[in-house]
Amino acid sequence: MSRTPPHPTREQIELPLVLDCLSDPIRLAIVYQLAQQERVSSELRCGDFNGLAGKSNLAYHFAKLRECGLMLTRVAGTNRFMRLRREDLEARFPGLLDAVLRSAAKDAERLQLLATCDVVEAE
Amino acid sequence: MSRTPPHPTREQIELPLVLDCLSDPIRLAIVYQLAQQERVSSELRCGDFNGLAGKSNLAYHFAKLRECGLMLTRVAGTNRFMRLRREDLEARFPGLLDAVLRSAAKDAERLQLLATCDVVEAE
DNA sequence: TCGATAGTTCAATAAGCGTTGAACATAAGG
DNA sequence: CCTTATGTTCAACGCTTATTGAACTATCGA
Repeated sequence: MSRTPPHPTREQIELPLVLDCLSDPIRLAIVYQLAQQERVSSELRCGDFNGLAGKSNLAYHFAKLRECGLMLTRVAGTNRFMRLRREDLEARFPGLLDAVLRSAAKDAERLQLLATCDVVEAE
Repeated sequence: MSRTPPHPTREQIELPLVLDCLSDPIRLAIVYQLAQQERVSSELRCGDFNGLAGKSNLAYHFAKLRECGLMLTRVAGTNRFMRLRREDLEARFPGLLDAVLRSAAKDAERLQLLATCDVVEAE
């Protein structure tokens, strides 16, 4: 549990995998909250998402988001901090992430993006 | 087989469903070719996509694309013509479809978007 | 050293997805 | 009318996915 888990390189990021990752409501909520938090600290701990699902289920979704190249995981003690790979995504798919985030923001209520959110209140 | 199949209204179009639809390589290729064709006729027949998969498999993907609101099916004799719901998508999720299409265009080869395509040659 | 905390990994389950071929429905053309 | 072409529907299959709880690992603090 000590080392940084594997991430794809920028060039290895694939469009279908990214879109599939973003199509899951829980993962979309994670990405959305990471984007919200960027204005403050740019990083969030796993535990900050406990309202979205159980721990092991979250670990599953975190792995998917990491493996498809959407986010980066940094290990620090017993905590793991994660942030969006904005630059890499912008380089590979210009404008895509922002378009998805704006679309999600428009439907924030419908998508329950802020439900049981321990995070955004800190903003 | 005679009547126009059901389509969601503009407001019923949901972001996760759209992203999930676009995450499938075959459906992404269909959408991409529809977008290419827009410069010419804006519509394509089902049969124009026969290079992408078998007929019944295509019918399955067409239904998904229609039900999620990405495209519109018009019945004309034994043919069915389909086109992208550009205006509706732009109203619901501004910039999203274009961002996906530009991203797909960048990876056209990697995604085999033009392989066995009966269509784009007509352009 | 001992316990508490943070998060992952594993096995099991249930549900959904993509693919296929056969059967079917509809319309056009001779 | 009969045949052909276009496309859908159905049942079946194998595969992937999301979810859960239990077991496990690693780190921090007392």
